[in-house]
Amino acid sequence: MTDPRPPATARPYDPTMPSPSTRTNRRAVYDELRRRVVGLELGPGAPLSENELAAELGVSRTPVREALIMLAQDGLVQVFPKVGSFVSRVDERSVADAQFLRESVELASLGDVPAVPDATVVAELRANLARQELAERDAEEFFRLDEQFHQGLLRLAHHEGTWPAVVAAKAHLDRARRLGLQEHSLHLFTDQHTRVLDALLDGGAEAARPLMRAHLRTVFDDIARVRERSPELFAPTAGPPTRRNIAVWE
Amino acid sequence: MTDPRPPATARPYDPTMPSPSTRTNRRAVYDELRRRVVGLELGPGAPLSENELAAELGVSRTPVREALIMLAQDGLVQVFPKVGSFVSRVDERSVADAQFLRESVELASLGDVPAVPDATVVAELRANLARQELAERDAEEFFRLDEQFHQGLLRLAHHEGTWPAVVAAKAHLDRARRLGLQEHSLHLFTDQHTRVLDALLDGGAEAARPLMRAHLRTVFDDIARVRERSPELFAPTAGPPTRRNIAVWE
DNA sequence: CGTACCACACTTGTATACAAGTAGACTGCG
DNA sequence: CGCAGTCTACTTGTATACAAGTGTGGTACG
Repeated sequence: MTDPRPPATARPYDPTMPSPSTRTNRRAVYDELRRRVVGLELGPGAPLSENELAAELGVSRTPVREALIMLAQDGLVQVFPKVGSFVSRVDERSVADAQFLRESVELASLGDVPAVPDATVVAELRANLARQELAERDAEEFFRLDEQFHQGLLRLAHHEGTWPAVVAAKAHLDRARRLGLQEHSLHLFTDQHTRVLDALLDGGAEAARPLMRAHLRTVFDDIARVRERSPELFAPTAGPPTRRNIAVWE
Repeated sequence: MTDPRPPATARPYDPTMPSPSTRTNRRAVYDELRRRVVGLELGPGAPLSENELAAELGVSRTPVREALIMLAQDGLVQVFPKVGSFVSRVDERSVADAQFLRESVELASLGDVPAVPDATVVAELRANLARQELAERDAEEFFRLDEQFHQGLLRLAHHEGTWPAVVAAKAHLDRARRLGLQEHSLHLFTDQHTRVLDALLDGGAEAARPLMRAHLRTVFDDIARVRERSPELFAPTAGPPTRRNIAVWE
């Protein structure tokens, strides 16, 4: 039959983790491309040729192709069969949806922070805030710290497991946010972060929630401003972009 | 705007649909396998051989493999390199996280339902409830209607765009829920749905929120009960299952 | 000069061959 | 009988060849 009985041999399962630790080329390509897309090194609408990427990264089409499929599932890449693959444009709907989802989860999470939070995590958050003040010149570093900070807040509520889902959903938000980071002095965000944490530890979720909401809305409003300035990044078009010029002869 | 596609399978998410619906083998395999996994036709821990699936579905390994990669990104499949691919087990953490995310989004969404909701959507919800009462014997049909109902509530708040994210995140929850659907008479759920909608339209979000929370918690508690009864489905996470017996000679 | 058409280069989709690794099954030895 | 070592069938990862389709640019024609 199609469902044979497992062997009678009792198996004391080996704690050596096979899957998460093995680094395949597919994974490496996925990480690299995702880094480029989220970091805007590859802007919205940029063409992604499987052959070009394979040649550049020194692998065959297979891992590149599979990485693109993964990115497409994340919503970061659009694949048009027989036409081409392109970095997704940031459309207003996706950004608003991501914003709503993030706001819902993070605000609800505040309500589940215990009265006496984990001192270790609180210390990490404090240290993070200190580094945020030092990183006001380095947007990349600040962006990383910002992610860690919000993830730490989820951890305080023991809801860190939802972080990956939030990250995946807010992929479009991240890109737009990165565009908007230059709008404000980064100090404003550090300030907002500090106030949220202080309010949370002092007055609980009720005190922190409006501050957090205002903080998240600041980010969202930034995106609207960016959209007015650079509308080409926010896809109004349904179809794929026009094909780039063919390769030159040498 | 009615959906012309047959409602046979509620497609979770399709970021690549702006152009004419190109139906690739990869997509067909993905839909079929997802249907089997979510419908528990392929139970948690079941082995998935790329070669076997390719032979059964009449395609080569490539589309099967790519579909498995997509399912792995959804968290429905685990791929252990050089060992095998298996249907993910339902672990307690994932279920709790999915529950929290779903609860956060759906409860927050209630607050954004306008004072005068879209009459068309309300009518659809009413019709859906009527069909729920008729489908008390058919768990499959009821499950489909249940999804449509919750999606409709999100649509009332103009947050339907978050539904795909919720669906993806609660994949584990769905499977566990399907196991637990036999716990209660389905009439209980229909009743809860009706009360939520009535309260929402009558007393607004404040009235509906506690009812919705109670409803979602009912589902969650069911899962805990199923876990006690069938712990083998809620796996010990780490290692891959033992390899099944090799193919028999004929 | 405008337009219709056609060929070509490039794209992704699919099939297939080979590579690397795992773990159960088997055999030989003590 | 027990155990260790090897064998072997199976797994997924990667590379590559071919198939099918699309849009652009050049070309011939009206």
